[in-house]
Amino acid sequence: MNRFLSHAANRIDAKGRVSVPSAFRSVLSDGGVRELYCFQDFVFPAISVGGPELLDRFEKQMAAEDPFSPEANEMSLLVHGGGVFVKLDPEGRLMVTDFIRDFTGISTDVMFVGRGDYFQLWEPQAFMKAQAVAREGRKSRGLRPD
Amino acid sequence: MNRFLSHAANRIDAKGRVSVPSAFRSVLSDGGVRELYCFQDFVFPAISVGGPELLDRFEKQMAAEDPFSPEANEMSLLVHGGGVFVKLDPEGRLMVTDFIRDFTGISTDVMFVGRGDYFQLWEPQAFMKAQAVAREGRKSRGLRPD
DNA sequence: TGGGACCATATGGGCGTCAATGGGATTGGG
DNA sequence: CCCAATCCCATTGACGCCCATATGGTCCCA
Repeated sequence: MNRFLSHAANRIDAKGRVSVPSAFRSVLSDGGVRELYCFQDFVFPAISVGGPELLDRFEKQMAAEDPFSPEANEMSLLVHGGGVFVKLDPEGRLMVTDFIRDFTGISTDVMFVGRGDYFQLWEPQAFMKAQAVAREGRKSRGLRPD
Repeated sequence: MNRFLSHAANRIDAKGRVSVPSAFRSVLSDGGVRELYCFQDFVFPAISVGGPELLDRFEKQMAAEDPFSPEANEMSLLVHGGGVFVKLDPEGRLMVTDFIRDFTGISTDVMFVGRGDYFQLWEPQAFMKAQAVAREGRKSRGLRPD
């Protein structure tokens, strides 16, 4: 398992720290990643987190659009200018800063959500709701495992 | 027999574990599967369970779309973030987590339902009812067993 | 054909390990 | 000099692994 999959909720302690789930930590260490890059998601109230190579992914996405379009301009502002670096402590915890809290609504618990080659931080209730909405949309469009 | 067929109900023990029916376990071991991928069904209040190849199937659907489209983003949220991995213990039991209980309504017993190349976890009463409804629907449309 | 031994599955519980969490100590920067 | 971020260590509680028991069905043999 070398990708970020599934989801898990952990509690923030009195110092504002939260444990990254063990499964996600092993993906990171397999990739030799110790410093994480975070920025705001474009559509959801969530913070996206990954190694520095995560920048490449979104630069590709920007390259796919007209580089001078307002959308690409906005993305660059968010990705290049809006990101922050986060370090893990020896136990694999990260600090939940106001940057994270304000954008996501997180207060006491954090939902870690795998997205394949990166993961996200959500307010748990917000994640559940967004997922339910997405599932409803899929139901009407007929997504099946077969 | 290399597919998941028929149905069977088992009880959850005091630790929240339930035995996967022997017939399903042999299908799994024939495929060399020990870690299972689970996700919420898009139509019924049931959890679908299968090997990791179920995930591959979803990802093929995603690959067919524009990887940066809102639809692909939504689908990644469901497939990457919404799925859960569960392990079987040496006796072939799995933990019935809140993820499973909340979505299905399962409390004390689990109905295992074969669906061909995967199987599902249902609250027993809900399964009986859904089956009856499906049967009625076909009858009223004048369909014959085929 | 009936009884009994045998076998496989389902179920119950003890125990060790590891991840998640909490709190004290230390260090470095403002 | 103080505050806060970081490190280190202790606790606990969940989960995985092991072995024991129950239960029901099948097969064999009298």
